Amino acid sequence: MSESSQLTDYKNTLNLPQTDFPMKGDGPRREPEIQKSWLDNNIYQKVLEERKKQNKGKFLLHDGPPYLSSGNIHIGTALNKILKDIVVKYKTLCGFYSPYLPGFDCHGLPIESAISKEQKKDGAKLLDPLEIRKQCTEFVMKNRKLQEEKFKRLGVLGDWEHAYMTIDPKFEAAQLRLFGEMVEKNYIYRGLKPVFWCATCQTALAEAEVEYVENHKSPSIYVSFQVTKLSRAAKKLEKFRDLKVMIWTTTPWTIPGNMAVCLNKDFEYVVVQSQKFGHLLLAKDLLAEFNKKISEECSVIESLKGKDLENTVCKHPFYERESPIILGEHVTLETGTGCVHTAPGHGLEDFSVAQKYGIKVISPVDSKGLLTEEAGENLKGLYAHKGGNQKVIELLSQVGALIHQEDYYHSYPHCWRSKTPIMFRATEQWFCSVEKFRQRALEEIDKVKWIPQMGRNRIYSMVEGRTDWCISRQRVWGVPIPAFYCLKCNKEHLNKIIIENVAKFVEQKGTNVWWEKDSNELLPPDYKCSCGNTTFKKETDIMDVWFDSGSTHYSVIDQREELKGIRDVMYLEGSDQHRGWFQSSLLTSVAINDKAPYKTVLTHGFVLDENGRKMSKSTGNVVDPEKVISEYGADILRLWVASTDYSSDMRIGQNMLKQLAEVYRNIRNTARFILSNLYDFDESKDKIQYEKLWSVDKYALYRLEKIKDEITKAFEKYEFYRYYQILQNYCAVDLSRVYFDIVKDRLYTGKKSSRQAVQFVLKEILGALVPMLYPVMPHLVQDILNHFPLGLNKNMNSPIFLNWPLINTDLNSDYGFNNVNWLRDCILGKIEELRQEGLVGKSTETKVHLFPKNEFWYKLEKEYENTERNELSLIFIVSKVIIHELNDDIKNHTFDSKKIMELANNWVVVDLADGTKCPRCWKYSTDIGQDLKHKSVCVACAKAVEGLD
RNA sequence: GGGCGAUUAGCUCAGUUGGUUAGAGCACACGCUUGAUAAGCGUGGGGUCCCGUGUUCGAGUCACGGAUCGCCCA
Repeated sequence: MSESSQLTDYKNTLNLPQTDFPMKGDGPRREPEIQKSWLDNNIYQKVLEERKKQNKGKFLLHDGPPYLSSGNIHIGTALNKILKDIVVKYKTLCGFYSPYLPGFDCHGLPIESAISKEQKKDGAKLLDPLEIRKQCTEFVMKNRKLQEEKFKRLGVLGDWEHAYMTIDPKFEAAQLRLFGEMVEKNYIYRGLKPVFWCATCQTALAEAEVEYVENHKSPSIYVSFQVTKLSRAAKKLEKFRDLKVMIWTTTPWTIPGNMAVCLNKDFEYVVVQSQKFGHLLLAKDLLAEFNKKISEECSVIESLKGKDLENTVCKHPFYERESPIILGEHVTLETGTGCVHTAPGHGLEDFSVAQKYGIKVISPVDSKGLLTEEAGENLKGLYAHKGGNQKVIELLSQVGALIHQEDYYHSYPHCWRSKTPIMFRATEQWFCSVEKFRQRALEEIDKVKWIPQMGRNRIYSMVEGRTDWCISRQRVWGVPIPAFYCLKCNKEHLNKIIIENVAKFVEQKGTNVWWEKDSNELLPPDYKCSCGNTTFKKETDIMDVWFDSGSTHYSVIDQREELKGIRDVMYLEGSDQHRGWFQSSLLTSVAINDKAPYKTVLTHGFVLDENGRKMSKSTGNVVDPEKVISEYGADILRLWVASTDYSSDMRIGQNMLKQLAEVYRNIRNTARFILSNLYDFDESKDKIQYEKLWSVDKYALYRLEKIKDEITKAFEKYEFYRYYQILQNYCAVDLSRVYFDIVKDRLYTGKKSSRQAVQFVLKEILGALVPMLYPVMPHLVQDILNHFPLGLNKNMNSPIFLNWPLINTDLNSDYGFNNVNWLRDCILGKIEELRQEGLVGKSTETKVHLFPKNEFWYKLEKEYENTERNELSLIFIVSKVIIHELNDDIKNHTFDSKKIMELANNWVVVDLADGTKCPRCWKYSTDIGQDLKHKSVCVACAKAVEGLD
């Protein structure tokens, strides 16, 4: 036999890794196949059925419906869905019956606007409501399909087939019934109130539909109001016959709506003498600024508190109308004069303060933003923000009330749709009186678990300070407010019986019936007004979309058999939903059930670009989830979700993705190493007794328990970034760097029992790793399961059978390995020094002398380096370890000083190994040739080849 | 303008009730290995802990002020 063929022969006696499991995930190509197999095998349903049988508890992650204004999803939506899926998968593995029913939000202004825009392009006439609704429906159905496909591509499992849509007739009927409950409890009323109004869209806007534009230019005016009657406390001002109160405003067009002037009771107000304008009254602290404006140094003559001026009366500058001085907390000293022009029809604070004083609300502006007849002949028909402003300024100037005018740049509310400046306008609207159950809502907030905790304060202060909820929208794409008005006496009719009658129709045919049928068909038979009249007209307003989604606890959870009655309900959305869905859901739920709809609310921050900037099309820094998936695969995107702390804002970019791909590969290769070394392992036959494991094996199992425990804790707290850190560290350090490296020799060259001990540990590790990887990287896990060695548990070839690993608390000792491992690191360092000097390449070219100086180290080392196993040399990956007796002093030996170091209570010498390199195990030994049958290999290899144990 | 939050290495994150020279993984550089091989191992460089002031024997940590970024609101 020639030498080279001998070498080849011995290589054949090694147990080298074997697997088909590819090194690369190739997610973009292979994930869709895996997803198809999940669908084909009906995994979602099967797992649920399994969990139902097991009856270990229920957990519901209730999906907040994404809006269907587009068929594309952005990175924030992807993040949200993935987080939800991670939670659901984790809970499922833990044994919970945890259904996930996705939803879609279908109504609302943006969709209707998109349709209207199309119409405008075509130059067609305005469509009738049913035609608009038909087109909206088509638009929504198309987008739902598109979004659904994209969500599925993220690896999100759920009951997509039965996903809820807010345009489902059953949903709409339930929503109406919920509304009916609120009507029944007297929480719904119709009233005149200023609301955000967009003159372009001709509709009231929700607060969420308003955006503030910086540097908006407005005309800023200082206007004087002649005092006509002084309050008693202000009698000392009687001598100033020409006394005028200075107000300041940036919305001249609201002057016709002026009904009062508001002061702060605590501020100090002064009467000053102006050369040009006579005696003026304003807040003392704003005088300096005012002086600058009118280029004069006005002298202070008199001073008094705001509260002394209450009930003083002024005259409206150009109407024969009184404008009393009132007091309000909202008056500040930031800018202006400290005397606030109050038009209750044009501002919420003005409205509420006016209410207290019983001041009438007028609103001389129509739905198109034009001033009405009520504003007078001069102003009638002018567009408030343009001609209205100009004309008002002109009128003020004519009567001598305009003291100063300039351009003013500030942030001003705009309609999020039309981008035009909005106005406050008092109109007849349907409201939900939050006041009536605010206290209960606040109490419920404190019963909910908010993650992160800060969310509690956020929603609490919002609910605490929120005004009544305006439910009316003057649009057609939505659920109608099922009210009727008597055609004779104009009395409004809205009650539970009417609503139930409408709901029955809606349940069958959807809310289109509201527009299809006339009022007599929709009302209960023979319905009569108290005036005796039997003819009615229908309400034309529809409901705020927040009412749609805010009703899902009732219109979805309570209606679906599979969700009904689950108590452990979690809502999980972006932090903007504190004001949106979390709040609208809370309000409707407290209103009808007197309790919060959720037990836990988890919120996440927003996704920014790599530099922490907001993503926007114009900046060109948008990260498209579809592109990420087509380049890296969904598992990488999911790993990104898990890797970053969602409690504040999260960043994403190419650099991060590249690094995540590296980490993914490392995790994947860890699994691959295990799989490849288990190809011949048969769980049913190769039973291993714990006692047969080596110390390093026991240590590995001990570490595994630690990791399981830490990862479980991280999941329980929903701290997925912790999980990511722990997992990454575990794969890179505990496994790849330490255990795998140490154990390779035993796996490849060792005798059977030694190899099997390692295989047993590897199997345990893989068994725990697979479920722990699953919530975040389900495709990787499926890939692993598909390549499971035949000898492993056959039941584990599908995620259905995965269970979250249990923690074995018996394994709680590190067997002194931490000490040994520390020694290992130091020795590896010393070997590196020798390597730098060119003395060695592989560490097996060395041997190690240990001179323990105390009993502890002596015992520990002896225990590891027991004669049978020579475990220490394998741990250090050197050819030999010689442990000297306790009383053996290093001075009795002659070693090159460069090779000596003192570690803890040991002298350690790293020297070149003796003997020659065994061609089979690559370790250096002096016994090569001693085995008569296998003369070219070391004795240990010879035995291994012969299968001796 | 107001409220809430964030800011530690190129990236993602640790950093206990204040206590030596601020850590980990990844990335990077160099080396080793070629029996996890489009992998693996080792070594190394890398920090004004956002800035300022204060409290303290001592501050990444506590207090106050500010900057930048984000969300919500006006």
